[in-house]
Amino acid sequence: MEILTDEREGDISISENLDENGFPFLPLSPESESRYEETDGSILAVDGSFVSDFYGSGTDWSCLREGESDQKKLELERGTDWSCLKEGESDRKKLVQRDLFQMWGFKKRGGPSECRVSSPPAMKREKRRINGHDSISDWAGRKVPRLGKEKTAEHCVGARRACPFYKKIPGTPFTVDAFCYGLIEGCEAYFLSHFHHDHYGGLSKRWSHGPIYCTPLTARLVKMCLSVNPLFIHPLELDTEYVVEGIKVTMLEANHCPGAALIHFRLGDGRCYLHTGDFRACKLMQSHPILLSHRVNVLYLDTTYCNPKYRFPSKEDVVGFVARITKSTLAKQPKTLVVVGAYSIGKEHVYIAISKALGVNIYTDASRRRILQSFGWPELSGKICSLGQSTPLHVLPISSLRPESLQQYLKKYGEQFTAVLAFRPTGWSYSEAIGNQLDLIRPSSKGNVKIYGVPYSEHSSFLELRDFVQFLKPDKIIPTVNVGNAANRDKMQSHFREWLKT
DNA sequence: GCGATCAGCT
DNA sequence: CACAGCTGATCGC
Repeated sequence: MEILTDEREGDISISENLDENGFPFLPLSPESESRYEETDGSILAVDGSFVSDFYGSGTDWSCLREGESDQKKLELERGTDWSCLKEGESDRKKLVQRDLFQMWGFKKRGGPSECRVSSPPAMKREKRRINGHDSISDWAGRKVPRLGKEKTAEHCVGARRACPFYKKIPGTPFTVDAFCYGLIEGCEAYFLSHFHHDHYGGLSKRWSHGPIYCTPLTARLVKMCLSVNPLFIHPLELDTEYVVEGIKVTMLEANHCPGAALIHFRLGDGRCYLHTGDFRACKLMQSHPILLSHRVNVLYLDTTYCNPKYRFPSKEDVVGFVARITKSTLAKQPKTLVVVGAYSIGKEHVYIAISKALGVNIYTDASRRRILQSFGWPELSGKICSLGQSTPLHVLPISSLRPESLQQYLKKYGEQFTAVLAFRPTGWSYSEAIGNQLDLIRPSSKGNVKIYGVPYSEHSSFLELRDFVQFLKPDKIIPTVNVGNAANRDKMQSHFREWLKT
């Protein structure tokens, strides 16, 4: 209890109940609903809030990892030249006899010597401090942003903060999607779940903090788009068990964007952790051999839509709907330009389906063509073309799916196209009234531009999350999204308890 | 001039 | 709201 009491000293909170590590405070006030007891150094919770579930893990987390002998550091089953890793190895410390709090970067604030700040620009720091008596500072005087939402942490606003606890895998020298915290003490392998900016943020050609593990497709994108030194990148094939730093690791298809993986860790003592990265749970996952043969003890869960109001159709249904609308629109108005909005990667199956339904190619700009070609998907590569005039199906950045921008875009093609039919595929296109009934979706129209928001989600719906969790029956769930708000955390935790009731 | 970071915005 | 970014300003090299 002492450690946690110390943590509350000073004005260091960055959110009502999370410290700057994204770690929940213990409520200590008398009116607090939670109660805690200390038993042989571990903290046990008596009630059922997020914090209590969180601290009261019921597992002895101390003594997480023995000091390593001089045994081979990397024992991947697949042949790779690891010699590059020797460089800078002296920087990497081994994890020896640490408790859970240390493991997760939760340490007593002892002063600058304990702060792993890689020389933040002093002037910037000063500048940010100027405007705000109400601004919140950490012990070093840096203004630390409020963690209103997970996104803030993912985007590493106020970078060089300590890595949040939920990005570290206890009992291993691993982190997941933690590239924007500089060198993380004790981390000997940095896992990347998928190639979206809010997860790879911090990776650049100057990356030198340690080896990066990801799927082969993600590896290609990291090299191609971010120019990361290939010597740091270690692709792991899906559905193949590797041994990394003595831990068994398997990448599973995440049903998110191309290359996205669930990461399964199997420790020497038999404990299993599953980190979902971002994913859309589906029945197929429940037949994966590794999930059937080894029960997951701790689940790091993508809780983006962990709220019963999020009910959206399957991707297949949405794709079918989009194809139907497209066909009927083109039958009535043959000179229609069909536009699909997309971020860097993801949502490919929406335009692949339209391409199939209409029997047309897919046009997009050179930078996206390069990325899509790198997937190595024959059914996609063969359909991509570099001339807008040659096909009525175009893929544009989702940010340009506004009526004015699309009218401008249409003008470029003169008489060839006279109207635009656009689709904005996102989970946020759900509506409580519409729910699963796609036929109720109405487009927004302005002049000759029609835009459909379609609930094509690459994250699990509430019921998909429930089904997945009830299949896994983990001992413990650590949400990784929407954790910046105490009310959200408690709500999610109460869903988890409901789902896992015996 | 280039790349990285950050506030603000959708 | 915020999926997963983008834009523009600023700073260091």
